[in-house]
Amino acid sequence: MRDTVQKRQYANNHISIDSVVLGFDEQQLKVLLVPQQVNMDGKIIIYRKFPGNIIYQDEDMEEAAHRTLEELTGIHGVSMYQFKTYGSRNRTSKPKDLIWLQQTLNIKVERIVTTAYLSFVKLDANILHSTKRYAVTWVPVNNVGELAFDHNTLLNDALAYFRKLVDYCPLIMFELLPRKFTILQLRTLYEFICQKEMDVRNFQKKMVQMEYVVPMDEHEEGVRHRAARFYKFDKVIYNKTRR
Amino acid sequence: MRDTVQKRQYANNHISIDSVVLGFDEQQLKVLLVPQQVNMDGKIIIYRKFPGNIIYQDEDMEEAAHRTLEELTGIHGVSMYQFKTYGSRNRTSKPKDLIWLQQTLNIKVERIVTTAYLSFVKLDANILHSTKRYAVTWVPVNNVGELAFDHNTLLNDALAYFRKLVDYCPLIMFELLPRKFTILQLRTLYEFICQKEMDVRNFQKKMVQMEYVVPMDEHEEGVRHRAARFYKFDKVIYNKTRR
DNA sequence: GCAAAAGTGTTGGGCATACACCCATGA
DNA sequence: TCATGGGTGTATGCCCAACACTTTTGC
Repeated sequence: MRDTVQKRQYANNHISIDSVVLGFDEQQLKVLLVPQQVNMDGKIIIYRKFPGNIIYQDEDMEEAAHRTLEELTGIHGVSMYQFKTYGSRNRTSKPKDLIWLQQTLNIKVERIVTTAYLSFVKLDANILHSTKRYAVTWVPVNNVGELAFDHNTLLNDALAYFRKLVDYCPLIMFELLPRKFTILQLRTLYEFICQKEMDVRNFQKKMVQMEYVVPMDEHEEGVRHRAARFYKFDKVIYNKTRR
Repeated sequence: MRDTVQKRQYANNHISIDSVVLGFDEQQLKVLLVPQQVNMDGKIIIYRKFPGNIIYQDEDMEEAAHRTLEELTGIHGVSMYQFKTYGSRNRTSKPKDLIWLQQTLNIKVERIVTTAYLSFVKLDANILHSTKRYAVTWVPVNNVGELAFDHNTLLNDALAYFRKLVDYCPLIMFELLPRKFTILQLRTLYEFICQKEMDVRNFQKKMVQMEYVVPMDEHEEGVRHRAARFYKFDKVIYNKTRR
C-alpha cells in the first residue's frame, strides 16, 4: 500500500482521520503518540499528537484509518472503532498547528473535520519491535501533557467511549491483555476502566464463572511470592455464550 | 438565521450533516423523512431521505445540524446526538442520488462524507403544526421502504445507538413522551426499545420507585375502560438522583 | 352485564457485596 | 524467617422475574 501513496490524490484538505491507540503494559493504560515537529521562527518545537492524516479521494474512511496508522506507526491489522467526528471551526486555530499543517502536509486550510477511531493493541515486545522504526511514544493516559489541535479532548472522549464499549463488549479487554495473563493483570485493567477498586475474592469468583476465561497449567516464574496462574481468553466459547 | 443562507459559502462539497429525528405517537416510533425529488429523463421520481445538507465554511458541525434541520423541517431547539460518520466511496453512487445532488444542490461530487445526528421530539399537535409548511412525513421506523443514499443503514445505526443511549440516559424516553403520559405509553415505548415484553406489575413497580416519574391527579378521559393516571417527568429530581 | 384495560403484593432465586486467613515462593 | 502477593468460602441483602385477580368505566 505504501508504494502507491505518492500517486494518490487527497480527497480535499478538509477531511482527516485520527487514531487513538491504547495499550496496557500490565501496570497502566498507555496511549500512542507521534511527534508534531514545528519550525517556529527558526526554533524547532515538538508537540505530540495522535497518528492521522488527510484521507484520499478514493478510499473509504476506515481504510484511511488503517492506512494512516500503518504509515505513521507500522501498526496494522487492528480493529478500529469509530467514536466521534470533530468539526469545530476553532480546532485548527492554534498558530503552531497551522504552521505544522503548512510545513508538514504542505496545505493551507481554515478548518479540518476529523473522524476519530479507537483501537487496541497488546503492548508487548512484538509491538515495541514493529514500531521501532517510527517515532512513536507510549504515554500513560493520565499524563499526556498538552497535545496538538483538540487532541486532549479526543483522548477524553476516547476514554469515555472505551469505558462504555467494555460494558457491551468485554472482549475489548482481551485485545489489550497479553495472550497469557494473570487475574491480577485483568483486575488492574478492569479497575482502571471502572475507576474503582474491586474486591479480590469477588473478582476472582466472577472470572471463574466466565467460561471464556480459561485457566492454563502454566504459572508465573521468578516472582518472589507464590506464582500466579496464567489464564487465556477463549474466543470460541465467548462467541457461543454471548450469541 | 435563514436570512443569511444565500450569502454564505459551502465549506466544500464533501462534508454534510444528516439528522435522524425520532418521534413517538403513543403507539409506535416514527422517523421524520423529507422528499428527494428527482427528474429522471423527464419523469419525476420521489424517494425519501433524512433532512440534511452540506455544511457551511464558517459553522461548527452541530450548528450545521441545527440549521439544516430547521431549514428543511422548521424544527428547532432540540438536542442533537452525533452518532456516526459515513464516508464510504459508494454511498453516493446510485444514479438517482447523483442526479438529485446535481439538480437540487447544483453540485457535482464523487463522494460526500456525512455526519449523522439523532434527535427526539414530542410528536404532538404542536410539532405537526410547526412542520406543516414543510414537506415532511412521519413513517413508522419498521416500515420506511427504500431511502436515498445509505440512509437505510443510517436508520439502523441510529436505532441501535438509540437503544444504547437509553441505557445510559433514560431521560431520552421523556424527550419522546408527551408532558403528561400514562404508564402504558411509557411501557409501550420501553418495550419497543428493549424489543421484549415487560411484566405489567413489575414495570409499574419499577416506575413508582423512580422518584422522577411523578404521579399527577389527572386521569385519562373518554376511554371506555377504567381511566389511567397521568404521570409527568421531573427533571430536577432526575438530575439530583443521577448526580 | 360485559368487554377492556387499570391497578395492585408476594415469593424465590440469583447476583453483588462484605469480609479474613492460610499458602507458596524468593531473598 | 520474613516479606510479598496468591488463592480461597460464607453470609447477607437487594433486585429481578414470575405469577392472578379485582376495579373502573363506557357501551
